[in-house]
Amino acid sequence: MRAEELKGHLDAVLLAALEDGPRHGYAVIESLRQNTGGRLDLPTGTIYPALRRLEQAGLITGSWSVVGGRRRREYRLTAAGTRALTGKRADWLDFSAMVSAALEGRPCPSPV
Amino acid sequence: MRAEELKGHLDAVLLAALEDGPRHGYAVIESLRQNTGGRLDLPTGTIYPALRRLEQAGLITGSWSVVGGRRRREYRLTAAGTRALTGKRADWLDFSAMVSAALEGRPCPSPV
DNA sequence: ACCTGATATATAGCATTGCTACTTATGAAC
DNA sequence: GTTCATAAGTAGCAATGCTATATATCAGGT
Repeated sequence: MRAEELKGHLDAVLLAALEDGPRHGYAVIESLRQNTGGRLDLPTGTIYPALRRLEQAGLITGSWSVVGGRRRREYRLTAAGTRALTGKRADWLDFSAMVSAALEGRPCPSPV
Repeated sequence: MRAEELKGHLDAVLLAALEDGPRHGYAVIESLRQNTGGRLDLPTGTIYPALRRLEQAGLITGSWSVVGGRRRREYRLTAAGTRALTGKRADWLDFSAMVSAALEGRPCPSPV
């Protein structure tokens, strides 16, 4: 995948990955890789800073734990994060319809 | 629309806007605004530098003309631009399927 | 003992990219 | 003569994801 394509949509993807339940960064990477047949294989240098950003924004909360001798930081959605995810999902539908329309040269269906 | 959402997809949208025939920057803005019911209203500070980038990349060629006393720079797709557009359309389909899958928490359909 | 690979997190610095704000200029309308 | 639509441009900014690198633990093989 081209690098810049994900820009502006990573947060939504990460929030969605945490929707089923709390996960730590490494598990998020694995989960995304699995669900996309290996096509979305995000580097750690992308994931960890992004999760920190989301935490600082109050959309997720993290807590340390140790499993099998290795420390983990497990993140879960906050109420604000759940709301943000709902909004971002709507944004995505709107946005993707718009780009699809633009690429196909037909007028864009108005939202809702 | 959130500002960062378009990142990485503007080029494809612009190339597509030039597919029907040559257009100048201002007309591209108008055209996109019309086709999206006003939702994609790109500022000139976005369009003009982007068209220059595409020209420098050899995907479009521009030529000056004067219409009604006002100078225009009219752009048309090159052969490379047409090829690039085909590729970018495929990229978009792949990418949007992936993000949609990620946001809906279901596994991603493999491409083709 | 040693090495490799998977697990797990982190950061500095970079490159790209679209936007804001501003400038310049013409023609039409009032 | 002022305002608005048309038309193009630039400087500088902010955001964001990536590369490269570092640290550390544990399992498995030799």
